[in-house]
Amino acid sequence: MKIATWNVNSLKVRLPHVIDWLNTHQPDALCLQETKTEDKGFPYTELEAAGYRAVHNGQKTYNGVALLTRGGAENVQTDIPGFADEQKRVISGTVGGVRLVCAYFPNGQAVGSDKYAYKLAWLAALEQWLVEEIQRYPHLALLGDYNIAPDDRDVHDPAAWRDQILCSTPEREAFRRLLELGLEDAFRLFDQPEKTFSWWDYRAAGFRRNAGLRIDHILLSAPLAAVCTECGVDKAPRKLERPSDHAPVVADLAL
DNA sequence: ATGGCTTGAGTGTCAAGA
Repeated sequence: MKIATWNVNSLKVRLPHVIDWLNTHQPDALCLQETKTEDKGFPYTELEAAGYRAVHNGQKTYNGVALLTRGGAENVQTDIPGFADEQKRVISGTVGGVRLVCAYFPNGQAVGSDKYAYKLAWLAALEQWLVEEIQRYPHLALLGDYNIAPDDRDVHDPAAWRDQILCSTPEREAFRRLLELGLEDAFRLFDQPEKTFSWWDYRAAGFRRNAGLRIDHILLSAPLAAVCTECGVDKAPRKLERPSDHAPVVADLAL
């Protein structure tokens, strides 16, 4: 079973890249973030023509998450239950006995800002919800744009980013607490090339200089981590014309 | 040089991203 996550930064703009990527890699599930569209503008038909059923939790202009699967997802749920939020950041569903949680974590803008406070509150709500969700679904994967670089290894210039947004200690502690729920960072189950990132700034030739961060992740519950055979970042779509600023992260499970 | 690009909104220029 192949699962993947990709922040597409507008599905409308990136649809050709997404369809090409699905055709090439044939994942069992692809989680999308920043679709930036309401459900009524969502390209269900085009994706079905490519062999994928989609469920979407969308809104105008910002955010929006979707779960693409071959045969459709079961028990689909949107948002974090009990957490009042206008922003559409979470969609979950079950595929082949695996509970997939697709999440677009808040960016936080700047440490100490109102958006940062929202990010930390959102992270606390996610953690609280996942405690129960992992009990309910022992085979659980949390995929998405976490907007957290968990370690200095995940940062092109750790000194410049120290205590900055995406790298601050409270954010990294929140990531650590997700691991303490029994989840494992699929990427770190394997030897990886140095300076592997999943996002590069559009500005200042970020991709060319590999000035990036690893902020897109796949966390696996213990039974899934035990059968994970491979995980990595696919940089190829970042090299295309008019790319998303994020690259897909892919994991293979022997299921 | 707290900029640089890209997107959506909407038609001038700004918010937001990370």
